[in-house]
Amino acid sequence: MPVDLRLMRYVVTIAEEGGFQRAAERLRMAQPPLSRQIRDLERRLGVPLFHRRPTRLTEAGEAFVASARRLLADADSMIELVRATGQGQSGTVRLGTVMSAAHETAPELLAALRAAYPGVTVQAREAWSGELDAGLRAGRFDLVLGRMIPRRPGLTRQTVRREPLVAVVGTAHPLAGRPVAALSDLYGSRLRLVPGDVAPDYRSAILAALARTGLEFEVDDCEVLGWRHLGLADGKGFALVPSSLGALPTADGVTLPLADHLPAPDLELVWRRDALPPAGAAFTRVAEATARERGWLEAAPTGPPA
Amino acid sequence: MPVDLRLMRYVVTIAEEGGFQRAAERLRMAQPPLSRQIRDLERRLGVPLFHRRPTRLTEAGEAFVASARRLLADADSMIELVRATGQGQSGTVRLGTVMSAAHETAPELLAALRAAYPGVTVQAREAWSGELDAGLRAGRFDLVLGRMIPRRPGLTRQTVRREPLVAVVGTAHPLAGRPVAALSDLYGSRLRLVPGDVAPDYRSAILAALARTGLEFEVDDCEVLGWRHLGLADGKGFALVPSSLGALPTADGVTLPLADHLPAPDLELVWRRDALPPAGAAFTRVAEATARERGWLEAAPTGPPA
DNA sequence: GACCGGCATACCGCCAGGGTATACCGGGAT
DNA sequence: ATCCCGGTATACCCTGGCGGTATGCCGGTC
Repeated sequence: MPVDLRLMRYVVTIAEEGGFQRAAERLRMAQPPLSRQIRDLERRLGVPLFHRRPTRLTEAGEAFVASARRLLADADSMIELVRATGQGQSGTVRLGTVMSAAHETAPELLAALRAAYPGVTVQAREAWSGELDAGLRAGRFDLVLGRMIPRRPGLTRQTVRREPLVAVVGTAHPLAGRPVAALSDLYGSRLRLVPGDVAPDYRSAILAALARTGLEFEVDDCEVLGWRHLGLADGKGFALVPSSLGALPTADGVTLPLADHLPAPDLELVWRRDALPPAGAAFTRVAEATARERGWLEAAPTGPPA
Repeated sequence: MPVDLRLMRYVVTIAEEGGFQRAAERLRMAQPPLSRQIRDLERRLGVPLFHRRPTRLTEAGEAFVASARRLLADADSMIELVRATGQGQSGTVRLGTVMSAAHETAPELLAALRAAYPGVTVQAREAWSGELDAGLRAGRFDLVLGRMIPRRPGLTRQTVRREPLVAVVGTAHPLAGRPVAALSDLYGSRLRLVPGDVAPDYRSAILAALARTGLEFEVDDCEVLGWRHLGLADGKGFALVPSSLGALPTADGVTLPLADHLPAPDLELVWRRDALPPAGAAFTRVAEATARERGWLEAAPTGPPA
């Protein structure tokens, strides 16, 4: 039963060379062992593969060679595929992305990955922080791009982007025309913030940063159907978002760079150290290179362009 | 490079059993060599296939197993196909058939072959004797069904059907209504016969048989666009054909069994002893069985049904 | 019939692959 | 923490299969 690939190579080579001697030369071996292998193979199959003198394939031999050629080619391409998969040049990454990165940062990373590793496919899903964390632990995500993902044992993280917060106000807001604002200018407006059950750590980080400025704001929870739906139409509230998100044009909001250099929580890639597929490792490498190229790791100035 | 089927079986089994120990049991071997084989394989590939403790496939391992399953299945079905081909249960026969057998005998043989060896395909071609002989020598036919094929060294033959000659006359012939005729009744009619350059041995065999009866007939060559086109419409000629062919209904001819038991040349299967594909051998076995079942080998009586 | 090209047979040596014994590692229970 | 235990890795040995060399055998050719 065990007809291994070596024997298939033998038969195919004999067929191609039209004789045992020339085949043996091409196979870098002597002719007698080759003859013996074929004889034993024919015995095991119960079927002659070659006519001898002159050496010609039997009909069964033709069938053998045809199948063997396919098998050998398949075996070769298989080890190529396995190698590529193992080195992250092929395969799949399931990526979870926080909303504030889904519009600018994640697409740039994916484009860079596509350029460097065309064989890798990414299944990206947008989710709020709690689901990112849970999905990571449950194995639904290989890799997560988020802010303030809880630190747990077994999780590895890599900072991808460090950026300041900017303010967003409705077009009806008194400050809507300004090129830049200080936090103190916003005093009296209500701060619209993501609810605590969605991203508790993120929320408390923002509040802590504000507390350090010495200013106190009243806070409204906003519906979190994406960062752009902040309920600012009444002109009385404002939101604080990472600058890359604030840079996106919006229908009902105006972005105000902050004179106070208030850092947003770092955008990080997080993964389970013991469950990162090779393509995921490739992703982290690409992310690191991209972050460096774009200067995402030095906090950018908040002010308006000079 | 040499990743043989044995290693593939190992990896697949470990994946299926979920561990090295159980896999080793199913493979009827000890666990340590299995571990070593996998380790060496992983080294050669440069890629780990399993996470250990607990034993789980890596992404590369998944790719390996998927490909390996296909390859193993293909290898199995391949040896089945080769065996079947070698034993004549599969494959192709190129059959050359003389016209006088193409209408009744050959179809029956093909039906029997189809029943016994459904995997065999037959490429049947109708041809006159000279082309049958030449095609056999040139390797265009594996097997030939004909009459009076020249005996040559290296050719093997097997009689398939032995039958009497019957007369065919035009509907306008004086004997057209008779249930049976003697050769002496036909005296004065012209014998229409296949030309000598088409089937010389067949022609001379007929003439010799007639000579033995003591009667002499005048002979016309007929156009040999098949046996039914004998040019009998004028009511003056007659032809002699094997009874199985005479039994076919025809528009312009009437069959007359002969009271004289005149044997037609035997219908034989002929092949080159050194170039009979396995499926051809199967054909000869089927032909022998069929001939025996139908009683084709005892010369049938010539007279009308009692 | 003598020669020659090419496959088969006989016999030998080596190493890959499998066996046994045992160490190691991680997880769970006490 | 410690011990135990299931499960894998390591170390070492041994055998059988595979390839090597020498030579026989067969068929085709002159």
